[in-house]
Amino acid sequence: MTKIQCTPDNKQKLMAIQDSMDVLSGKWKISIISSICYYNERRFSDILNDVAGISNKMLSKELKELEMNKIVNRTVMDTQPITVQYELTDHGKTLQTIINNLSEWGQSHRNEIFGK
Amino acid sequence: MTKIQCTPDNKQKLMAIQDSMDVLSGKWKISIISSICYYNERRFSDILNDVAGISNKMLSKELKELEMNKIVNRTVMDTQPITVQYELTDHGKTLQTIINNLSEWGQSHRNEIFGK
DNA sequence: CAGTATCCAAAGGGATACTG
DNA sequence: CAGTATCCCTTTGGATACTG
Repeated sequence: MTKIQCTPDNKQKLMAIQDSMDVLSGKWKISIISSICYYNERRFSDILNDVAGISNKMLSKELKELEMNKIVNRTVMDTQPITVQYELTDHGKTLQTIINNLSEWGQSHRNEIFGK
Repeated sequence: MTKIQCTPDNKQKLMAIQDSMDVLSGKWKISIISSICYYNERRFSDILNDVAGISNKMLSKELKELEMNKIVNRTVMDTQPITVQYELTDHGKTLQTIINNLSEWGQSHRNEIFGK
């Protein structure tokens, strides 16, 4: 069997991994990001519908954190009543690779656990 | 600006992403996986030292979950007193790509938030 | 519409002590 | 050494109601 490649600077990498997980590991974060990504821009109430089971309180809190981390942009639209658009920042869009990898791994994991 | 690539089957992908996150998003999971990966095989008390701040209760619980998900193998060594070796399964090793991506993204994220 | 505020039950998780 | 068991405080997050 091939020995897994583990370079000596893994401990520094570990910190970076934790930084990523701090941003992404919330219960709904990835779902919210994917919802916005899917529609390119998305309103609060629409995300509320996209993400099954989330409450407005949670969505509000998670969006705030994503905004602080510069993953999403929040834009108040001048409508009556007001609506709010969310979209991914350029930085947020760099998550695409990870999202795709997580998606692929999730499928192979499902096969591994439940048999193919 | 380039329009982000979002294929119509994103909703199915979303489920797979959630499957991944269910396995990986625990507070210490990635750190534990990385610790075992770094040393190729690792004993309970060593991981306890590697992962700063974790308690034996949490480590025990997280390792059990990782074992259930076939990410790690647990081997009781015939020593006195007994020791227990943990190592990544072949399936666990397929997480390498994601771990590397998370590490890279975490660094670029740090630059994004705190300036480079 | 897009949140905020409050209440409260359930889960998370640290500290400590104990066991084979 | 490798856990388990218990105590108990803290955090999480759903339900509901309210505001600009």
